[in-house]
Amino acid sequence: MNASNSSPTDSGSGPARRRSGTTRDAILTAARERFATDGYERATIRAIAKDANIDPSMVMRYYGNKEGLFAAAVAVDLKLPDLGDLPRQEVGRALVTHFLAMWEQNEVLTALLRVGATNQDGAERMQGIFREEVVPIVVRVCPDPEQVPARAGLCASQLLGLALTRYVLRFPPVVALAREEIVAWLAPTLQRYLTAPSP
Amino acid sequence: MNASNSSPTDSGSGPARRRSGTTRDAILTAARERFATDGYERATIRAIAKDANIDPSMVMRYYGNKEGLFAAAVAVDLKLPDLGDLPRQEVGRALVTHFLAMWEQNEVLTALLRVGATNQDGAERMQGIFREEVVPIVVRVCPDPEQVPARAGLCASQLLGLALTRYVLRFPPVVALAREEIVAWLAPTLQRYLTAPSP
DNA sequence: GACGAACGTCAACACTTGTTGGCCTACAGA
DNA sequence: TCTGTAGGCCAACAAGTGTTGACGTTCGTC
Repeated sequence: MNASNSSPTDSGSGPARRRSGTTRDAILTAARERFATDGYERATIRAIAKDANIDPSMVMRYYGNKEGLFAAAVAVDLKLPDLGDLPRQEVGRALVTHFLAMWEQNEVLTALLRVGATNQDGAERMQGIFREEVVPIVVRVCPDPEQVPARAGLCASQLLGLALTRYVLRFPPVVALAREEIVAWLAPTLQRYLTAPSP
Repeated sequence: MNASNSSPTDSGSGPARRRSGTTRDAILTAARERFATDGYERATIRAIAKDANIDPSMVMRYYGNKEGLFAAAVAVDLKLPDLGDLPRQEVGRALVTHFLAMWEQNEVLTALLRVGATNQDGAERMQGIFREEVVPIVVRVCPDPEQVPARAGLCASQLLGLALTRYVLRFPPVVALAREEIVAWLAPTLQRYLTAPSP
């Protein structure tokens, strides 16, 4: 179905089109918000459409179906910066800092985590991000390739655990922590997972 | 399976009831399984009833409504043992060990985490467990009452992050870790969150 | 044996969901 | 000017949801 193509890349160029990208972006923004707060199932297309002030059928025309909408809403790469030139002992701190900035920048990652908890596709997407963003960093710091997956997994467990308790479950003490406090506490943990000799 | 009359499980009043607890327990078991794998919304009462080989209306009769069923399915206290008599330096290790045993014992906690990610009630229940099980342990180890919530929150972030990546998102490297490896890696982290001077 | 209560089933209700097709409107190019 | 195309809305569909009530069936107790 669909394959209606329309314009593939009209998000930025729209030479003489009608005013279209506006509502497309409105839909995406509303979708991200709903997915982030409600998860996949409870974020209904009707609610998203109402938030974007358009008809539910427009969502279908633009994004095919709900899965397509979700895929478009979370299609974003977090672009971790190149940490290759940092001293090895500072990678842990840089990782936490950037991770926090990413999560507080927009709601895409919260949506992704919330959906990943109940949706297989979401979980696999999360795995993909982990593999393409976290693992490469670990590779640079850890000389033994055999230990890379485990160390990366440990880092992910602490980072995602923080995101879970702070942005999803909203444990008050974790929400109350200042960003610098989080960095101060978590940086040594990650540094150890990255570079300490395997216990 | 007659169980004769000695089943004290039927929650209270009827001393000489009919054989009822059987299906009640079957429903609860099926519900835990479904909630753990599908989350709250996608775990339908019809599917749970089919798993338990009974009619959906029985679920309603026994547990009132879906919320009641969920509450009953996750109504379990994890009974962390008394760690008060342990040396302070070993509390971290004991915490991780027991946490792992709890999660692998049954699916209640996985269900709770999965639901908590998208359901407000589930999230609050998770907070309750955290407050009643984790915080008391931290209180015994940390002398400064003002630091207790933050330290407990940090512990929860690492522990729940491990559960998330291992039992919910199922990151392959984290799933592959042996239990002793997890203990070896996480125990120092928790120990530091518990007793190290605040950074 | 008779009675009543608990166990269990069936069919249906009211509602929400994702999804679809038809219709109207506005603008660009001829 | 006319026309085609895209933007947009409306009403409706089929499927699935939680939930309810009526009806039959079994068993303990009198």
